[in-house]
Amino acid sequence: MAEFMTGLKRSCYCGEPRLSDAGKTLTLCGWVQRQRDLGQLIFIDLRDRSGIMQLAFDEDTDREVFKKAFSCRSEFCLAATGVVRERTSKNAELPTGDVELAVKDLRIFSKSETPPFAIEENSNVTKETRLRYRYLDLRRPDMQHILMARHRITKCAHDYFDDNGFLEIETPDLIKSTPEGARDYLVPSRIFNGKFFALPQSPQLYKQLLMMSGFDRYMQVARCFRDEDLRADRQPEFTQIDFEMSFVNQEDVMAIGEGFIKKTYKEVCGIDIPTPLRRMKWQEAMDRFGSDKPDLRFGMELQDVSDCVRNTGFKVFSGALAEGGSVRGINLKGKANDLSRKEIDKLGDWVKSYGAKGLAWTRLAEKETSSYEKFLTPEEAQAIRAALGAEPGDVLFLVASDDNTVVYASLGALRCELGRRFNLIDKSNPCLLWVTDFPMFEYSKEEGRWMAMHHPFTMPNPEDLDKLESDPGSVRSIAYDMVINGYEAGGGSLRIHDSALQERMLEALGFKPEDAQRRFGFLLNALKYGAPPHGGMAWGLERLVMVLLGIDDMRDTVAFPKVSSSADLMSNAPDIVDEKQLEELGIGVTKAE
RNA sequence: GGCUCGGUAGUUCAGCUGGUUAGAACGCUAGCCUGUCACGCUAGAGGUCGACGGUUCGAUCCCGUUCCGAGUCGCCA
Repeated sequence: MAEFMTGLKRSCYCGEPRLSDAGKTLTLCGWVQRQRDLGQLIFIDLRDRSGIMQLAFDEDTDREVFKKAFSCRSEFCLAATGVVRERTSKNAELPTGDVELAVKDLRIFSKSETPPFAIEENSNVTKETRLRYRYLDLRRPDMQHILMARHRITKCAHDYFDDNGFLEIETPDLIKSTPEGARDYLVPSRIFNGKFFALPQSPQLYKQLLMMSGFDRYMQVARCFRDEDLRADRQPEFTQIDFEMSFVNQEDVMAIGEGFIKKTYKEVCGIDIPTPLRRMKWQEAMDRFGSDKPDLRFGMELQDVSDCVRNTGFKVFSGALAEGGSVRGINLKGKANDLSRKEIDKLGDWVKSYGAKGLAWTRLAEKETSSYEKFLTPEEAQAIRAALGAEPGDVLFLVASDDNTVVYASLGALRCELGRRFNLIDKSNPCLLWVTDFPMFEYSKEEGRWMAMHHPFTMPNPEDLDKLESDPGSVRSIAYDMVINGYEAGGGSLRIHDSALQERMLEALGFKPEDAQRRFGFLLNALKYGAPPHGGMAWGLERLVMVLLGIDDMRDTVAFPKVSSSADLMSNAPDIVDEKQLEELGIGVTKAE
């Protein structure tokens, strides 16, 4: 029979009592971490989100209460009223370890079935089982700490932006689908059968409209949705800390962004982040690290060795160069004896997933071996070694491709993989930087046209405006990403505030004027009524939690996350719905599984 | 959509070359125990080997299909 709170009032959290509280009568509420029955003496560790307090039942305990304590099992939900007393044998592991509660009265609110896994830090259990019983998983102290830290971060955001004159304004979640970029989650309309809302991928257009409405400093902790495949660092629904401001240049936005991250690191991690943050142009990041989100906590930079083999007879290299590509390499210093031929071959297969045709290598062990030097002249081979600063004991890796994006992607990924594998990453200090001067466009082979790298509302660099139509590939944008430890933690841009330029941009992206009007007409029209120069940025909240706490699985930063198929294992969503619901929506399912 | 890995007790896993009564640890149940705190001791219960089909005298094991999970490439303005 369940018992109730009637007449009871919780005195404090379980983790709070100290020796100075000895003699006080307290009522504590929580869950049974563990019951230890010693015969005529029973201990119960009572847990809540603050910690653990030991309850003691002995010869002085009322017999009925003692019997109740005897019946308690893991995860029973209890209230215990009693007197704080000093322990006869203390536990230095617990903050409350000097005291225990000599229980006078015990209420069992709810019994518990045996939980499928132990509710404790580092519980030995698979992610799948944890997610099926997420409500139990969230009782574990490490999960509780993460969600508390997540709260600290959003609290920092609200405080910081409020202090700087920003207003939080909510933008709608049911919006018009704008299928440029990620796939939208669609929501069918009941009133307009056959028509659909979309869930926002970001509040982008609405926050720009708010700028045009004169709310010159806006922020929002915004829910966003993208119907794309998941990764360990990607969820289909997520939260952005989003802001936008008017009458600003790039530096103004970055200064606000730096202020937020500085405050957050200080309050959540106690770490001082020096500002202004380091800046690096996109091209430099690609050339040196093969990534637009470089992890600067270790070296092993890329080197362009194209010039060493400019006139080579080795077709793999000459072919790549002839087509406008490059040959680049990295040097894994001093690990020649730690990497077997077999492992090198596996890395060769691995880079193929990034589009590389193969991985050329030289291992400078006692006996030097190389996959490519035999095809080069001694001068060419030596020039490559010199360019990579090769010394005995090093391993050199080269990738050649007619497509530079393949060279960057495969070597950039290889650099990070080797950095992880050989523990080259200095985890003692976070490494933050801005990556700036992104290209405005990137060419999509799949679509056969130029696509906006950031989004179609990003301000092109005024210096490159004349190349918008003639040479889109060389147009830079006023866009910037905040990169932390190799993660794209946040990003933003100045936006186009001129309707003519916006229309020109959409045309450059291949939108016919009538298509542009149909999709983005409300924005294009708003731009005609006195739009201020504006810009902003947004952080992925989950990414921030990951980098601030050093978590490698984004699901651990979310209370109720989705698995890689986008399903919720706990609630079994998505699920089929009633015929009647579909009928109202005018929807027929043609391909059910 | 592609590739790779995994699914065996409540949980985490082992299970060799196809023949075993399918095991271990923790957990669970019962009994004993007055200072434990991962309490201890004794005894016990617990399995559709993800599902379906095939090969075979015989399948947890081999093959096929499928479901679920993990990582990753594509994708993610």
